Amino acid sequence: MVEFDPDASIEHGAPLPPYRQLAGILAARIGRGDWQPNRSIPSELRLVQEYGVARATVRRAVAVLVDQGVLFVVPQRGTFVKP
Amino acid sequence: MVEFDPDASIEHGAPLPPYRQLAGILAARIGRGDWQPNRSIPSELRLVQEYGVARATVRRAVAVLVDQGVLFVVPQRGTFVKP
DNA sequence: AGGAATTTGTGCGTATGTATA
DNA sequence: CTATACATACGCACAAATTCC
Repeated sequence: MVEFDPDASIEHGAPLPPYRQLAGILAARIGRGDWQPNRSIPSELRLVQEYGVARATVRRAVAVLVDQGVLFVVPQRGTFVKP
Repeated sequence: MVEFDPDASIEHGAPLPPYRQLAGILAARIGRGDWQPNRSIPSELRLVQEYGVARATVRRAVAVLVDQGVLFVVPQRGTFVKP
């Protein structure tokens, strides 16, 4: 397990690819309480703007957290923090 | 011309590279009628999953068939079987 | 009622870096 | 050195459903 700084930014060229960095950062922010259970995290577009990555990268990071049971997605509504 | 089994899977390390195997398999499936003229074949991502190869490999195989006049691509819409 | 905005789903186009035969 | 393959990333466009005004 790698510790992530919830305030970190994405570093291109780092050993860990951006999508994994973002997944770690988002997980850290959830752990810190930035977004409460059953509440939505920012939209993909917002995360694209905030972290300066492509939408595909955001979606990949989200997919990782969905796979880990941290988030769940509701089409056309948003991505939420699992209770 | 080499005959291909439409139900074959990709074999790494075979004399023919994966992208050529896939091109042959897809051509065989088209010939068998899996996909009708003017209908789209599965997306690149689906083929990636189905055949266990990289997207670049799928794109190469498709490029071969486009070059042969078997398929045509409509940007942002899909890849279709030529009438 | 209705149309614009929002948000996720899905396609292809393209480029870069790494690894291997 | 070249061809092949894979992983990753960014961009752009359109669809479908929901939400907002």
